[in-house]
Amino acid sequence: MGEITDKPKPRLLRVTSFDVAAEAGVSQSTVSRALAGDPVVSEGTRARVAAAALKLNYSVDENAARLRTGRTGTIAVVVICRPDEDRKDLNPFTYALLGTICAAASARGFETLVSFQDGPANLAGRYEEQRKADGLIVIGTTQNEAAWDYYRDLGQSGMHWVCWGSPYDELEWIRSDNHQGAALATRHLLDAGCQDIACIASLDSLQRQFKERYDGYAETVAAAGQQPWLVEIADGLSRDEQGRRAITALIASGRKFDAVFAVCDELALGALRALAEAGLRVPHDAALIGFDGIRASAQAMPPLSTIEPDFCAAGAMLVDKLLAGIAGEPHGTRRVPVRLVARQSSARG
Amino acid sequence: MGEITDKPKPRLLRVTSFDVAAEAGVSQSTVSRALAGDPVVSEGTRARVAAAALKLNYSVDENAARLRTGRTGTIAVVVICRPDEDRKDLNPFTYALLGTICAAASARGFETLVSFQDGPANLAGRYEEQRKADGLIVIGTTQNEAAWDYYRDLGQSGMHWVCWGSPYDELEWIRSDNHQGAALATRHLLDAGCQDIACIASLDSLQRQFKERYDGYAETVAAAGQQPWLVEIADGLSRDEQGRRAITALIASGRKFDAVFAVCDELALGALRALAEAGLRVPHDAALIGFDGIRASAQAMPPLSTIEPDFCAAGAMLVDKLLAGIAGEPHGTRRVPVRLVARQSSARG
DNA sequence: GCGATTTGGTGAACCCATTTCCCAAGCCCG
DNA sequence: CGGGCTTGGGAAATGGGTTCACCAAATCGC
Repeated sequence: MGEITDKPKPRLLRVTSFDVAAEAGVSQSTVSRALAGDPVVSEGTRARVAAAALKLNYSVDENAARLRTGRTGTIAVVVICRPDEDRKDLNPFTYALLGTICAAASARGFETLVSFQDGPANLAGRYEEQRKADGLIVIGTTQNEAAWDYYRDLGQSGMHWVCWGSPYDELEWIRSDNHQGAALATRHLLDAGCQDIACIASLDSLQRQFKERYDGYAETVAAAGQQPWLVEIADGLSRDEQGRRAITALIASGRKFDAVFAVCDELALGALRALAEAGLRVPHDAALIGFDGIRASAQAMPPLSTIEPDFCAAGAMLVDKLLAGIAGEPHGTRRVPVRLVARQSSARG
Repeated sequence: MGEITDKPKPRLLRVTSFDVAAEAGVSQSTVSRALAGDPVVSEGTRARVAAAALKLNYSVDENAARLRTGRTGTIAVVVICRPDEDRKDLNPFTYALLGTICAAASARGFETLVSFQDGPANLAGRYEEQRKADGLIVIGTTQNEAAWDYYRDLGQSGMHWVCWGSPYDELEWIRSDNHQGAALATRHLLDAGCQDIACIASLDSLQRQFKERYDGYAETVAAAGQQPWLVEIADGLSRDEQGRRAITALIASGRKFDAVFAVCDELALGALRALAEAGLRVPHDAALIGFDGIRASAQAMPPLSTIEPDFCAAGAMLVDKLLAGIAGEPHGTRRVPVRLVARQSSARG
């Protein structure tokens, strides 16, 4: 129990820029500038510093840099999901988007801080994300009007942010080229000889994306001399279940149909099962096409035709728009290009 | 041009703990301790500080705190995916796990820094994540032996990390209770009266999870007096395609079967389609069950029975194990409980 | 009642890269 | 050859919270 508790300098702590400076025979500030690529340092000095840094296995302490500069090199990605929604069970579209956002951010040298939130209210608690991240990307759907109003204020707070889809034009949003995609899908069905195309959708103004897809569909069938036929989805169910019920309602209506355009893949997957259970063969008795290009669409039986947005472009556009906003530059691109993926579910004679 | 250039403090910068201290009439260090919950500060002082902080809309600057303490309050989650793999199109199981990890971390007051990487090699570049995050959770599969060797070294570097699944026992891993789950699935099929149960799997030692599932299956059928029947999957294809080919091979073998246990859901989904295309009705001609509980399994036609790990528990266990490791405490739990989800694909008789 | 502890809190060092501000030396040119 | 510029690099301030060492007042023990 010697009182002589030798404090043997327990920390063989970090190697700092001072160590590198000593090794390279320059001042510490020169190390910083050399590593930052400041053109003021000569090539020779830069090489010496780089060699010293390598030798000492030095890397800048992110935290010190963040403190000094106020920049974090980090983007916060907030996925909005309902409180009752299992984090495991989100719409695969959301996850796919998340993946490409992270990839795009990484490609631009940014880290991504991902969090799942009930709604924007909790964002207030993380307000300090201004210091945790340089900006915010919000994805996932919020069907709550008050929530969207909150978002409107968010921009005022000086925080930079971009969202996926939005009912309000004045926000910084990106979304699929829904009109074009819906037109592609509808024309595809028309080209396959379909005469009576129903559309499973919602006209809820908060579901702007669905509305746009319905409009694209409606215009295209109208141009072909057919009547648009909307089968509106119920509220508050899973997409899958909404799709099933829509088909049930469709069949119950007694009106004859030979094709269905569902405005998202998960609706379509539900529809697919309901059709099968009703004894209708897809595509023989009814062609079917969805929208979103989720992975499961390819694995359905029969494989589901769909309109697939360019996910990589979507992630890149969100990140670029955010970064442009932070840099104070304009960035006009808002529409993610889409393409038709024709599979068996719409392959008619 | 008076030389008395009053420095009007042009920056209305951040409100710092000094401001709060002034407002509350205490020292700056007291503010820090009061907000940190240090028991040495009296209740009255704490209240005054809290009131002042609220009034000034103060929140601690994360970056300064990180620099000082060396702690980041952040967990890095690294998703390993093949270089050619589209970030959009990862196995849904991986995404589900990612979601619950983030949720669990958030519940424990940690942020999650998510990144997608080709393999551990790139982790070296982010070595400094020691300063960007307090620890690392690695998910996603790496079928490369060299990669796993690399992981073995990772722990030596003093970085704390935990992974999902692992071929090596000495690493800090968590995985599903594969043996138990496979036994559940197999018994379920046996209970449904199946006599000839094939198992689509891989015995590759790097795919430890699959091996464990196969073993659970094999023991259970053997105990029931039946011969295990392995249909090994090919290399280098998508799970979906592997499942399809396995069914093709199974049928080509000419041997009669009335049930199939696929060791993961995506294999099962491929199998399901191949069975349908071969004119076999599920479950009438052959029952089918998968493993993993991915969302798409519920949406298949017919809905796919599966063994579902407790995803929330999985996320929580990974986070807790990591945190325990950081704190230097032992943490023995490694197996995520699973449950049988019986759906139509195995509903016989 | 006087030293020994607690209680409540202060001061200042520390974490470490970045970024002015500033000084030399080198170069050009009249 | 001396003033004006450019180039290379050093010294020190900066950012803001955490924590160790210390101290004063208050409470306690006998």
